[in-house]
This record gives sequence, structure tokens and C-alpha cells, in this order.
Amino acid sequence: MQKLKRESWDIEESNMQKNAHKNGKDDYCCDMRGMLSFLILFLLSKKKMHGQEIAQEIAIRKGSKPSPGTIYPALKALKEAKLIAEDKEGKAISYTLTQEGKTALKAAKQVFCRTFTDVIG
Amino acid sequence: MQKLKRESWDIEESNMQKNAHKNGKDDYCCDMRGMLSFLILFLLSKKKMHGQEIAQEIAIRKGSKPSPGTIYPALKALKEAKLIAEDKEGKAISYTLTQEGKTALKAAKQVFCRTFTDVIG
DNA sequence: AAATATCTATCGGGCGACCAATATATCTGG
DNA sequence: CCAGATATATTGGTCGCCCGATAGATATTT
Repeated sequence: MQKLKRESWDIEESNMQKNAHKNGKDDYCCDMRGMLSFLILFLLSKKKMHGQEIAQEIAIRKGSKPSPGTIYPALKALKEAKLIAEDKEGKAISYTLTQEGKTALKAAKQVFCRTFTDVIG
Repeated sequence: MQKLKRESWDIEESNMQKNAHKNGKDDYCCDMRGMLSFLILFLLSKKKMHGQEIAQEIAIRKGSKPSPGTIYPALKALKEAKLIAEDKEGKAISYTLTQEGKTALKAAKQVFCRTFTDVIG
């Protein structure tokens, strides 16, 4: 169970960095700071989603759900960068990629793939 | 030329985030903070390298070479976490993955692949 | 031996992801 | 209409990646 949790890249887990040499063996490697916006853009390229759906999908993928204080500022920044657009429907807000967002994602995906060539598989 | 430079994920480039709405169109998406250690572990799993080789390989992959102030602290942290070991030979230091490093990379790779499922291709 | 080049290493600081806690708004059931 | 549930949003703070500048250490060249 401990081992299972360790698989995630939580901030709490990855704080192992500075403590790793104290704790003895563990599997610190790195967190994924900087990848949130990229992930959001990618998820929205699949289908329109609202904030909570995005958070939940990320939770499934990386094992830890981003808190409101993480996800909403990120969405706000992407909105202000005009990469995503919102579509309010009741209490929920659906986000979609703008044309600029699609372009940005395409470019980012290219760098991503080149950077992590051979990592997959 | 401007367009070419924009493809990279430099800090300077990705600072577009807060200025993106001022600059009009651009391709801000995200940086890759937190992925450096992961990348280093992966590169070292291919072959032993010294710091400069690692920096150069990253430069090729993501388009910007990490500065000494980036790469060496990262190596130091990984060393203190016992995920890599150093092998001094003259002025250069060769780094290799420890057994723990291999284990950590394996676990991290798993999360990485699950997180970015479908992004590739 | 001195100069040059290369690699390693440290320092101070900026920036932004990220969290916990809290607040507001909208929807639903009793 | 009020209470709970759900979604959005803000605030204040921590953490650590990452940079530029600088300095030390080692090898090679002159």
C-alpha cells in the first residue's frame, strides 16, 4: 500500500528529493511541474470538459488529483493566453481549445515527442 | 527565425505565459520544470555520461541547453538521493545509474507513460 | 610555467506549479 | 425556502527548477 502510493508523482511524494538520503531507499525521481498546462491542452483537444472533469482525468492518469488552487489558476492563465475558451452552462464551465490553442498544442507536442524520444516503450 | 526560436521550451520563451495576452498570438504552453531529473535518469540508463554530455543531449532534444547552474545541482541531488553514482576520471566525472536509480526510473517511467497516454502519435 | 580550454561547482534570485483553506455561486431535494 | 452538494475562484504560502554569473579544478598547448 505504501509502495502503491509511492508510484505517484505527488508533490508530497516527490519532496523525497531533499529527504531521500535520510529515508534510505525510495523512488524519488521528479515531479511534473510545468506539465500541467500541457496536459490540460491535450485533454481538451480530445473533448470539451469542465474543470472538475479535467482534475479527475489527471487524477486517473498520474495518481493524484490537482487541488482547486492548482487547476483553476492554470485554466485562468490559459484562458488569458487565449489558448482555451470558456462556455458557461449553469454552474459548470465548459472549456474548449481555441484555434491558437490547437496550434500551441501542436508545437508543444512536437517538442515533447522529440524530448522524450525512446522513453516510451 | 523568430518562429524557429519559439519552438523551444526555454524559460525565456515560456515566460510568454504572463505576457501572452499582450503579445497577441504565440505558442506559450508550458515549460518542463520537474522533468529534468527524469530526463537525466533516462539518459543515464542508455549509457554513462558526464555532465556536459548530458547537457548537450538535452540541448539536442528540447532545443535549449541547461545552464551549469541547472545541471549540476540536479546531478548533485540525484547523487545524494543515491540514484546515480559518480566515477571520476581526470577532469570529467562519469555518472551511472545505481540499482536504486534503475528502480526509480522504472517506476517513474510507468507513471510517465500512464500520464501521457495517447499524447504520442 | 603560463595560458587556454574544458568540465565541475556554488551562489543569489526569479518564477511559477502546487497546495490548503476559504469564499462565492449554482443546482437540487426536503 | 433552506440545507447540502457541486463547481468555480481567490489567497497566501512553500518548494524547487532553472538561470546568469562566478569561481575552482584539471588537462592540453605554447
